[in-house]
Amino acid sequence: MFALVDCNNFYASCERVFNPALHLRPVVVLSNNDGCIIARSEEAKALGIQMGMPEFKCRPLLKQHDVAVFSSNYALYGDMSSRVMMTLASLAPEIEVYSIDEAFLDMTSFARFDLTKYGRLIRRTVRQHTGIPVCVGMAPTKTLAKIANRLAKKNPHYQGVCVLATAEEIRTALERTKVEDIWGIGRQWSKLLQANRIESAADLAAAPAAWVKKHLHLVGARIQVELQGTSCLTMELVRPAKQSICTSRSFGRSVTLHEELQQAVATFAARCAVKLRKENSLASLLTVFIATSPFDESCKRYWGTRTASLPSPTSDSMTILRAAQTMLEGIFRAGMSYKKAGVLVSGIVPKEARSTTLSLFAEEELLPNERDKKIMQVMDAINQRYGRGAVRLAAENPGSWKPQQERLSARYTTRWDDIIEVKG
DNA sequence: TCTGGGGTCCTAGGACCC
DNA sequence: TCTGGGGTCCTAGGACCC
Repeated sequence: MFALVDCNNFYASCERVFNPALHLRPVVVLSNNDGCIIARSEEAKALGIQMGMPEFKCRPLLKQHDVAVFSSNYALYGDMSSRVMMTLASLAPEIEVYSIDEAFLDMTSFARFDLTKYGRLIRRTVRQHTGIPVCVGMAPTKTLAKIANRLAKKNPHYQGVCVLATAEEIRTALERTKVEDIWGIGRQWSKLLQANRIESAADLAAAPAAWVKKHLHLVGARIQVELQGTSCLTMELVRPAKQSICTSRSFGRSVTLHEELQQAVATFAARCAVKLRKENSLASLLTVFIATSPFDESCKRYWGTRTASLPSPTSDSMTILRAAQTMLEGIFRAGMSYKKAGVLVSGIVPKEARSTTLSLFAEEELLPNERDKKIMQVMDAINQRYGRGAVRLAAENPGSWKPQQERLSARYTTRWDDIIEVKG
């Protein structure tokens, strides 16, 4: 038995925890550049505000209904997430943190208990410890637990907890679920399925396996088996190391100057290096990309990207930054109006494996640059203590390309300064 | 005027090996 | 006109997730 615990309207709920005046008031949270709506409270959903809608397109609606609008505050959401996960970890023998606002719990050993009651206990406890409302779905497979969770969210009579245990309960749940609402079935596959008269989860469960395998491949076949009640997705207790790490941003305004692009790319490259070190990993490939706006019809479109291998796997900020700067020269075109840039590191290996992947030619690797390593350690330690950006490489520059974040709330749980500011 | 960011897995096809 | 069998590795593209 699996439980899926999913926070309700997570980002909007985080804003509410520290701002009681928002109770019952519609709340939305915007994407990184204050561009799109990425989270909505129930009241905001009821107003017809769509997920992913550009903010400027629904500005009149937001104003008319006095919607509380926030820039996304990842310091706050990340910290609130770990509080929720810590609470959940105390309520089940095993937990898989699936995303910032969801976790699977292993309920196998609870089989003899009243699962609905236990689900209510989970809800109450998370609410009491963190202030975040959650819904709980339980079923014999992860895919069915997702469906159970969705039913718990949509139908108030479940009071936030839906358990699918008997064949009968599962059957009716599948009949009430449309294919596009199944975990793992996206837009393209929904279209294909509907065109073939497979409209509900029950239809998909009953479809010929060979047809599913042919059109939806292995992934689809797995979903079908899970819908039929046979578990083939297991609990993943330890998060595997990342295979790629990307840092990219849309700019707060158009960037035309080479120098500003350099600053942005340097900043993203250094961020990637920090993330790599946090993962205890080294990267062997580096990709840099710069892009114009895909929406602006009046400007010439351009998407420049380049990938190169690093001389040897590294997580050194200075090495990665220098390489990224060189690659930028190769893709920069003067006279373009850039709207976005990014740096991606891949070909990732664990730090311990480095000795086995020495390059044949780089002599200096035989005497690793201990000084640079120390510098990175000290920088990470200072930034850990005094906040990101306390010390940085000179080329990293928070220039005028910085994304807009005009409606940022306080980092209530991670920064003393922010709380004092609130008090004042 | 204003449109997010960060990931994964799978498949097919090409280049290459013996 | 005919031209094997069995592999690996890499990349691009397409699908999906939150």
